[in-house]
Amino acid sequence: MHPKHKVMNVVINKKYQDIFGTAKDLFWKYGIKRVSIEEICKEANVSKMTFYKFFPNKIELAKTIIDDLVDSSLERLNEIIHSDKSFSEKLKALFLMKLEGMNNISMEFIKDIHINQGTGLKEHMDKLQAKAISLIVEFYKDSQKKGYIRKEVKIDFILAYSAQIIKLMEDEHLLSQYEQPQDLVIESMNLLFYGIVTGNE
Amino acid sequence: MHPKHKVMNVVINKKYQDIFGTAKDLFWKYGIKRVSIEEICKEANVSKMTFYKFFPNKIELAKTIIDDLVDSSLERLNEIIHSDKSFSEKLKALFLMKLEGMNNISMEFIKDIHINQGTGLKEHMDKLQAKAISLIVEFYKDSQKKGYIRKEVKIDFILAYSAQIIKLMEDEHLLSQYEQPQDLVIESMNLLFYGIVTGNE
DNA sequence: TATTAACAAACGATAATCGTATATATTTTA
DNA sequence: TAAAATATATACGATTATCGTTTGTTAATA
Repeated sequence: MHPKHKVMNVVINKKYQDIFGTAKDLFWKYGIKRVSIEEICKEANVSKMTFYKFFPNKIELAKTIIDDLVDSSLERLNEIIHSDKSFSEKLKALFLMKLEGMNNISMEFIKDIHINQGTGLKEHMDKLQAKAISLIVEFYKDSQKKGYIRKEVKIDFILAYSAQIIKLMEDEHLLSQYEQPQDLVIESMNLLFYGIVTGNE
Repeated sequence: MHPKHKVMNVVINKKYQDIFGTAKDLFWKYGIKRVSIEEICKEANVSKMTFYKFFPNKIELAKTIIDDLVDSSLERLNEIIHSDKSFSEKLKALFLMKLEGMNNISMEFIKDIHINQGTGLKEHMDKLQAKAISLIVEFYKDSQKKGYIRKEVKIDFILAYSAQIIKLMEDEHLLSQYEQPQDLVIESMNLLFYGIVTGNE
């Protein structure tokens, strides 16, 4: 038996997946601190012993779940950046991804990540977040070099700018002015495009 | 000072409202058992002493909140029944009210009400629920007497029948068959109308 | 001044949760 | 089948959270 089989078993293991899945669901709804290990086990039909076979404690389980969430986000990010789409199409895709990424990690989850200080949870999250940002920065720099973005524009400005626009989406009053939420998305996107792109691609 | 002033003060009191409001929000999201008294106080910017001035414990606070939720439901129910709308319009309004009533008390809240056995929470809820049902039953009986509902139809059947139809709305697969969720609502409503009404009103 | 209301801090009592240990059942493997 | 590995239920002591109360203080009000 290769040791690799052992590793495979841990990841693919049914019980592991049960714990992982139900914990993800519960953390999603209630945050980390409101969910107990015993509750996770009961909900996943798994004994507490089995839990401690896979995870040393609740925080490490949370880290693993966050890893998974962020990993799949990074994967999609890479897919978009290295696709054969045009620049503005990529920009649009990145924009939409960030938009729906708001739902990708629930508010309760986020809150608890910041509350649980001293556990290294926030630092862990920040490290992963940094990867995503550097990926996007590289993409913008490359796009600027290729002439898709005006030379004078600072990359940091684009980041801050698009972050602000994303925040617009949370404005209930503004949202109510549009027949469909997508109309606001389109309007914001147009603003982003005609604001920073040169037109030649 | 009349004793009435005292009573008024308790209900209108700012602190009371703060506790009541934040507790309602928290119970809504997380259910009763996941929320602590101390958390409510902290969130409402109120000392624990003030809490116990108004409520003996968490369960009684929950009961008060449930009372408020159900009271406003009963009020709307009465408004609909005693309005000058036509029978089918009333039926439609009752149907829609029950439908959105699903959101009126959150799942987490409901769950905890049933879990907290021995606290009288469920019994309290059931008693209030019974009022609503008797109101609706009276409305149906009256409507049958007036000839809006066929004589052979049993009232209990109508109740069970409409409950079943409401449950249809929870069927994700069925819901996906319609372009808009409202289309399923309309279809269900038509079925209800042409199934039990006589046509003359 | 006396009274009232609200507060923070601390308290003991109780209950929940954690992480571990043990003994039993089930499944895998030799 | 027998031995070994794995999963489970249960129970345990230790820790932590929560409850409801008590105490002493502050600020506003009558």
